[in-house]
Amino acid sequence: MTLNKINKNSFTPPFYQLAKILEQKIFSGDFKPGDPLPSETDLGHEYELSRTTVRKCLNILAERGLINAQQGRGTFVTRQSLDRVTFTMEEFNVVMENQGKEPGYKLVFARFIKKLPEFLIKLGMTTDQRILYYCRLLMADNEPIAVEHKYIRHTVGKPVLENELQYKAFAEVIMTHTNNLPIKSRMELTAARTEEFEANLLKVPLGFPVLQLQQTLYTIDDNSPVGVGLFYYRGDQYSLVSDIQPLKGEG
Amino acid sequence: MTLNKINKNSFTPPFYQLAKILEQKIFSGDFKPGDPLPSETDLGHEYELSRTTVRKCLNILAERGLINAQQGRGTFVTRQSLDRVTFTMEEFNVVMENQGKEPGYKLVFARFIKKLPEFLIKLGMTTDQRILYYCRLLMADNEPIAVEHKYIRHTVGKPVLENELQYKAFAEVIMTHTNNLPIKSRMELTAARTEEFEANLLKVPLGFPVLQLQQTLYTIDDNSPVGVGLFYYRGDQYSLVSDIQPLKGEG
DNA sequence: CAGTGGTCTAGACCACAAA
DNA sequence: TTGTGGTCTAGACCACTGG
Repeated sequence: MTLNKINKNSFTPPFYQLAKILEQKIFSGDFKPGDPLPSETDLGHEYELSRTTVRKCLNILAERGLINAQQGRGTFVTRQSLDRVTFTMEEFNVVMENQGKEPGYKLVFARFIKKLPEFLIKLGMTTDQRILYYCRLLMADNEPIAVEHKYIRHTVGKPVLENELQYKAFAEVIMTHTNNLPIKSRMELTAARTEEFEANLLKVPLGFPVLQLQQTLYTIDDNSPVGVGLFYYRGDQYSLVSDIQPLKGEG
Repeated sequence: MTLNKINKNSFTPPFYQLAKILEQKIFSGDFKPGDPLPSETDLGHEYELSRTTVRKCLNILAERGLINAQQGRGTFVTRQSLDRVTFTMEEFNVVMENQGKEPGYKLVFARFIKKLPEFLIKLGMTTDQRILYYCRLLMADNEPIAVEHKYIRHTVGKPVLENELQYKAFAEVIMTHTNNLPIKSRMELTAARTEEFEANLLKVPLGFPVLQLQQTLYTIDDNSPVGVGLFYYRGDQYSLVSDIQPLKGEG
């Protein structure tokens, strides 16, 4: 029996209204974890919507992890879990903008190196080309937030401009100096503590907790990375946040 | 002019084929950052697909951050950025399964408390009800990985079972003891270091770097959390990984 | 086999942006 | 006013699951 009906004259589109109705039925226990939802065709009949619209709505719920569709079997309510979470790390200037702070960039040094640090060799980086190594400090309202170490296989003879290294995104710098747009990326986030070098730049004691982010960039058909970044974020100044909430709007 | 055509007899569906074609044109520079894509109607004509199918394909590229659609204006290639990244934290048992390790759970203690730690008060937790506080140790192949502290507003007079606290997901435990299914969640991830208590349980030195995850769970229409979790993961054993790759398959 | 979700079509109306 | 993306429809065929 349908208690909630779709208002086709509402500003909120039908597929969204239905998503909220179904979400509500899941939260309230009308549909319990493991239960199958009515078939897409049945839902279409029940709420007087086309199957296409029903599917769009189900996609939303599936993306949010509330339901899970299985071809040939049906669509089932997912076992409740708020322990699964996704964090999004925006670019630094976006984060600063959101926090209303003034981003600052300081190039600490830039040099070519021949001998690679151990962790770069493990990542498959080779020294058949010169390696450009530079280090940057990120600040928020002049407070140091993060130290970045970046390594690039420098295959093009272009001059290295301080300004460029200071302000440009990593992928752009790589593009400039290798003529290759990196299209594969691997990021690994973990916890570490400051060595002396980072501690000084970040103005924190030795051994201070930091988020350590390692970025490895590849071009297609290439097992050797074109660029590697190693970033340290002050644990007391930088964190990742994720919110899970019911669908918004008048229901 | 169309060089790539859609093979409607292929096992890979047309919308996916088109997604790969467009992705490739973006990577190769045929479509540059800022450029508008052809309109959905035009793409449909060009590749002999319905607009619905074109849209499904564009949705994929939009989700992956390659393009961005603006109503009334067009669809534009996004400025290239591999610095934006999302990390997914799965439930502990899922992570263990993926790593082929045996998850272990040990209940360290469970007790009712009256005096709340400062950080819980800041989160809006109140003591109008009894607070159930328990601590759990997570292990992988008997190696300690994480320490969890969990606080629940215990509104129902149900008995507290050790087994339940040891194995059940946080949301389930809350469900049992408050009769409320938490549906809002806030997670915050940052870096910290071990205090004495955590160091002993994790078998690491004092001040060892750890990922600190704070989880706050709410029911609807409730500004006071029903449950708060504070988790510490060994930085040397636990990390978050994210991969960004081109679309797969023969294309 | 019947029922399910996955994909596709051709056409329609709307909201919005820009000229 | 024109062209764009956003939404919706009614119908079709397919692949998969399970009896």
